Amino acid sequence: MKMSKLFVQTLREFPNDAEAISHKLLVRAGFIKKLANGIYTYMPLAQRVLTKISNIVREEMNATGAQELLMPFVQPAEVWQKSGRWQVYGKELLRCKDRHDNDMCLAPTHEEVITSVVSDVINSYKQLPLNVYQIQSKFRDEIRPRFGLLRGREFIMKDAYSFHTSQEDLEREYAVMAQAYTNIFNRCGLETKAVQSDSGAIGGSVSHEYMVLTDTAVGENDVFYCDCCDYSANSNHAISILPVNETDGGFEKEEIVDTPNVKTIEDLAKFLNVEASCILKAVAYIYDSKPAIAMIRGDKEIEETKLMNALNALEIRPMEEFEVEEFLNSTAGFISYRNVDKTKVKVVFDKTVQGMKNFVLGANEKDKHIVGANLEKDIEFVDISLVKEGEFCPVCKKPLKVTRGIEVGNIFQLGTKYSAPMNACYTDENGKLNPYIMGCYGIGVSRTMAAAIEKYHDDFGIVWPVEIAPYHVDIVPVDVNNEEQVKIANDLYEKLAKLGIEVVIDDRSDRAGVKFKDADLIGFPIRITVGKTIQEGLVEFKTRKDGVVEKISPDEAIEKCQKILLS
RNA sequence: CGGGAUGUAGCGCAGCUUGGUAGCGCACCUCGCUUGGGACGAGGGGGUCGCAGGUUCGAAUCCUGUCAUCCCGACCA
Repeated sequence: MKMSKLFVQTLREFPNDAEAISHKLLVRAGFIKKLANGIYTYMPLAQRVLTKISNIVREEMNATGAQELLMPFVQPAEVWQKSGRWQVYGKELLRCKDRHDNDMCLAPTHEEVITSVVSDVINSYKQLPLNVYQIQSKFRDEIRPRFGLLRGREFIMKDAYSFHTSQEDLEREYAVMAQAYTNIFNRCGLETKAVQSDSGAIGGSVSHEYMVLTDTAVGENDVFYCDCCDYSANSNHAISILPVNETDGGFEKEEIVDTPNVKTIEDLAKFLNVEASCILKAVAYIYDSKPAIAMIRGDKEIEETKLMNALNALEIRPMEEFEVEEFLNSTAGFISYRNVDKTKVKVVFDKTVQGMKNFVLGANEKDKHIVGANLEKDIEFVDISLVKEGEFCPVCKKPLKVTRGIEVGNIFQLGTKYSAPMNACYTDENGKLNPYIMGCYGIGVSRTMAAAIEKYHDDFGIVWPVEIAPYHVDIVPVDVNNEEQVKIANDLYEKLAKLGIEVVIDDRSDRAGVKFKDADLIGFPIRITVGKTIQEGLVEFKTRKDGVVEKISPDEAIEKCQKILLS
């Protein structure tokens, strides 16, 4: 490819509206162009990267026996009503109507369609198991798209769906997919960690997320992990062993005390001279338009995804102050679970509350708390607390660490979550109908591209891993008016191209500096400069990754390219 | 959903306070010169100033509304 013909525009400055480095570099190096918030055109350079990632995905998926297909992007409401998700999927599902006024939507995921298709085709246990996948655009109308391709509204995803006759067979396939995912990301040059996670809107029981761990902090997930064993989990799913804290307030009898203007746990602990862990904290929420109170030990915080699951809710938010008065007849800062009508207000107790004695509790009245309170019998405890760094690994009891992660893939064991409501069944050996046992497996292809940049860049631009670089080699003739330089450069270009190496020749009449800056910005793994030293029969060979420069003959340069690109 | 900021040429910005011919840098086109880390000179093309109302003889500028974008927050009592 001639640089002068490449459909790309690099910018001298970073765009003003980008925050994440991958977003800044993708725009500045001319890989993407924004059309609307969270919606981008993939320019030819980006498309080449996406194609390479997709091909790696295809090879590894095909190697497991999975088959590629392609499903509709615009879907009728009907299938979503069948699974029940038309009602429960929030505003992320972009809905619209066709000319006949039928409800339609843009696909955010494809469980419904694939379940429907498979149930038409697969009737017998003899045809199972089955794993099918596609690589395609998805649309999710995110509440806050940001970070360029890391959280766009339209994005490219590989989604696979497997169908089984037993949980054991699903687990076997799950392990196969886990290995395939590790292979895929390794081949993309990305080290990932498979962490336990909540299964979110997709549903199901067991799930893992593949995280690229990064220090650049645009990862939107907190990952807790243990150095001593392989335990790791998303914060929405992590559990821990707490350090031994005092949970006995030491008060001899239960009584109401004045706590004027003491609203926070910290102030209250100081005021009453007790540990925060001896205070029973009440946090009021609205879930699906109904009130709830989450009770948790004073030194711990609520993990809202866990709470959402405990409430079996679709969405939750903390109560406004006026709602505390309205629903709980109480005052923010002094809420007690004891005074609410439990037929109207759902009360959830966190596991950390278990074992608390003689604790401090809101008195449901402004400026008053109860001290020396104790729990009633028959209380059910659920884990709704957020793990903190330094708490201990649930497996090996060593301190947990936390880091940020970019989720590039996930795998779920769905079970019959979709097949049962959609009545998607096969006939077993005994002639009996059973719903398929399902799994699903996603990879964010466009996000993987962005994650690679987050991981591999420097002050000058992108540093692509060879496997997913848009091109391998950039040949720069320094002076395009110098016949010898141009001849050698063209010759190199032809020879490299003939060897199947993906090569760009920067034939633009710009000064060398311009070409070097663009080469670094775009991130070609190898740059071959043909300049003055050609009089001595030498070209300059430079690798983007380590910046090492060598002066070698054109033939040696060709050999070196082969060596680097094949290894 | 709440708060803050910003919308002026493909990109980055000035002009707005104090209303009066819409500017600068980069990019683009022509010519010259230059060619190892984003040169230089001369000339040139490109903008309904986000959109809609209003005030005014006159609005990028003042007022109202609206839309969009970015950032922060979304109550842990």
